[in-house]
Amino acid sequence: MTASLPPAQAAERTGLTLDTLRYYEREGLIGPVDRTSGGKRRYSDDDVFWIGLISCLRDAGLGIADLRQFTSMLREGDAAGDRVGFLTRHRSELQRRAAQIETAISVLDEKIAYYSATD
Amino acid sequence: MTASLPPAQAAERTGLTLDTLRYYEREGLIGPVDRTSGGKRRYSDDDVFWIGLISCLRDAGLGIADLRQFTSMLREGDAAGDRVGFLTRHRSELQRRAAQIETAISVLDEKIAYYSATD
DNA sequence: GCTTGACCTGGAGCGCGCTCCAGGTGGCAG
DNA sequence: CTGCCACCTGGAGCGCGCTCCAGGTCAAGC
Repeated sequence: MTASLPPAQAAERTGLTLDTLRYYEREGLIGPVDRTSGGKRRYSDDDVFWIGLISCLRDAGLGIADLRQFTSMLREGDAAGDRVGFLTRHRSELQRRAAQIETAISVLDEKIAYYSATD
Repeated sequence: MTASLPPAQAAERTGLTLDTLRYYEREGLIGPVDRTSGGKRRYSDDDVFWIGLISCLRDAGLGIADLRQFTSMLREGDAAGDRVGFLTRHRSELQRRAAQIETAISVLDEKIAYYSATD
């Protein structure tokens, strides 16, 4: 039962809006989605899964251009450049950000401790 | 020797540009900076320290409006609203983000493992 | 006094990532 | 056939966070 969803349902499952789905497709983050004979999109399970990945990476702060590259590198199954290098670079970028957030959390913790005592 | 830095040095120490420093001041993330009789800014040690905090929270992804509120709440020494609540809310927001980044990192790790094996 | 360079202001411009809109088509229910 | 609603397209608009610019002032060095 490999489903094939109309746009509204794809939007619901992925948590993105119709506009965002179309935008991502235009920008090449999502491979061209199949169409019915009438020209309407039908999202395959694979599409939905891929959108999940993209959306997860997007939430982590990767930019559209990065994700386009991610998509094209992982989709062109072959002579793609240094995929592992590419992925590894982004991994460390994300770690850097996680560390920044940790620092910020400890700043907040300090303030919280201060005001918890005095308020 | 409490220093009082001209803009260029404040920029250098904080890692922000002159434009950004002025922008933050206009937006109220930084209290009004002292001026010389001639109208030029002089950043105090306190200013620089505060800018460090702001910049750290900014790097973690907090928005300008949040930081303005942060500034005004922590500066108005008194009848400020629920400071601890405010700080705690932002703390959990940051934790949510850190978690999203962790998720994304594990997605990347999976891909890295896959392509490390096949490339 | 003159030059020079750091600084000032207000406001325009920009890149990103959507988001919205107008005007039109597909296809099912009645 | 007629509504109607989901969907289509291309393009404009928007909020955010800067960034850049024009035109002017201050003050140190010559």
